[in-house]
Amino acid sequence: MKAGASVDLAPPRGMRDFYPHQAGLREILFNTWSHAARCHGFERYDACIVENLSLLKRKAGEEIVDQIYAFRDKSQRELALRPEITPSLARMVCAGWNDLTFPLKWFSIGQCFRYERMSRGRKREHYQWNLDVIGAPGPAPEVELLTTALSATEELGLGPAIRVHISNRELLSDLLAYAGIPAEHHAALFLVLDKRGKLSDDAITDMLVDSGFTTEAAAKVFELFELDSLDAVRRLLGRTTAALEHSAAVFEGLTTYGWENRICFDLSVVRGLNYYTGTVFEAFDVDRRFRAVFGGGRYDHLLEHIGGRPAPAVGLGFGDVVVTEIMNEIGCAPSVPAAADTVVGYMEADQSAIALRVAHQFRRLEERVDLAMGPEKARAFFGRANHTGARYAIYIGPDDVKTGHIRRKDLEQRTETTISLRDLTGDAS
RNA sequence: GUGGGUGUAGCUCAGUUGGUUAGAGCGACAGGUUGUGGUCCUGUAGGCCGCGGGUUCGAGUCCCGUCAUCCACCCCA
Repeated sequence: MKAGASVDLAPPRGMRDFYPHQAGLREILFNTWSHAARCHGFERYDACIVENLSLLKRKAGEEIVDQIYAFRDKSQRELALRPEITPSLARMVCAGWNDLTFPLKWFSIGQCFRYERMSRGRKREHYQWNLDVIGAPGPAPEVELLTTALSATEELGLGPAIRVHISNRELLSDLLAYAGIPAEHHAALFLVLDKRGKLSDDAITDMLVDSGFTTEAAAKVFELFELDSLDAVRRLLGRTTAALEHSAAVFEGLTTYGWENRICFDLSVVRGLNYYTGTVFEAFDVDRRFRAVFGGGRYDHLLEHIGGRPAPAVGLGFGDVVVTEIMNEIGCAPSVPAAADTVVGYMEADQSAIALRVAHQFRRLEERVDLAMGPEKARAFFGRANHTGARYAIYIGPDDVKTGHIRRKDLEQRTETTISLRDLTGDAS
């Protein structure tokens, strides 16, 4: 940088630029998401990125509310960059209720923002694939959502590296009730239990005791986490419950789809958002070296909370940051295609018009063609053509114009094909 | 938020107890017979040594501050 006020060339903290290669990777990821969603019968929707702050504010206790990028516009309206899209979706569904036929299966890919401390896998902005089924009770929505997301991870080459940990908040409530803990304490307990594995069990016991639980009750809570299967839960309870049957049906459906090696029962999954009601799930790399790849759950009361009619709903969010990190880490990142199939260049300015017409013809044949911006020496042209990664190169000199034939070179196989200019452009000149 | 590491060319990094004019590899660009590419050879460009202060005759090097970044905690998506 020369004279003048120096500008910080880095993007703002937590924000990302995408150079062509990175943008290309992102495009492949987005296409994979879209493809998986459409294959499973989801319709695309989109919502505004700037949202009313009041819609996003919920009860305190959720970190997400403290991390909203909020601001006032010039009329003092309180607005925010959306931290997630689910509230906007709920708003759209409530507003459009009479025009919609249920159940809805909708997806979107949108940028979301959160002001927070950064670490690996966490930026202040990311793109998130959202899948939601609204208006369907029962286990089927969970099964469809998860099979859609799993097929996307499979498509990305991540299949065996990912496992979905599935739990159910209602089932956890059943177990806490069995342990003698009154229902009014369950919501607070979820937050504490979510820390298991991050804090020592002793520390969690202290937290529970501080909250008014007896040491015996805390010990009983820990016993619950020894449960590693739905059968173990059933044996402990000595009976079945609605939540237990629901979860069993989710596992059965996913097994029918053939995902039995990609899923596991894990009571420690609770999720940070407090609008989740029943099923909750998070997908992790099997070595647990990264943050969750995707997560979600059932939120049966969100719509009525924002003033709509009650409707059962299940949602899933799948961000671009962690999945990209894992793909880069295990080396299965898809290769970004070259910008062009064919590079067209020419030796002298006299051949520029011919080169332009040749490029035009190939483009009309649906080829992606990069035309030189000026004359180049042969060496420079082929060096550049090779560098672009294009498969074919057409280099036009005065002799080609004279003979009326151009040569199309296959850069990979080092072979040449001769093409008549007349055949190509219908014009011998 | 706590602790630690790292900031030198576009990238990866050297740089001696403080001592002339700041180094390499890769990449970029230009040449190596004015019509043929990845190798090879030569050359060129590219640096406020993160920023600010201090110590010193002298600081990339030592001290303080600050910012950025990474890691581990904390927390969570």
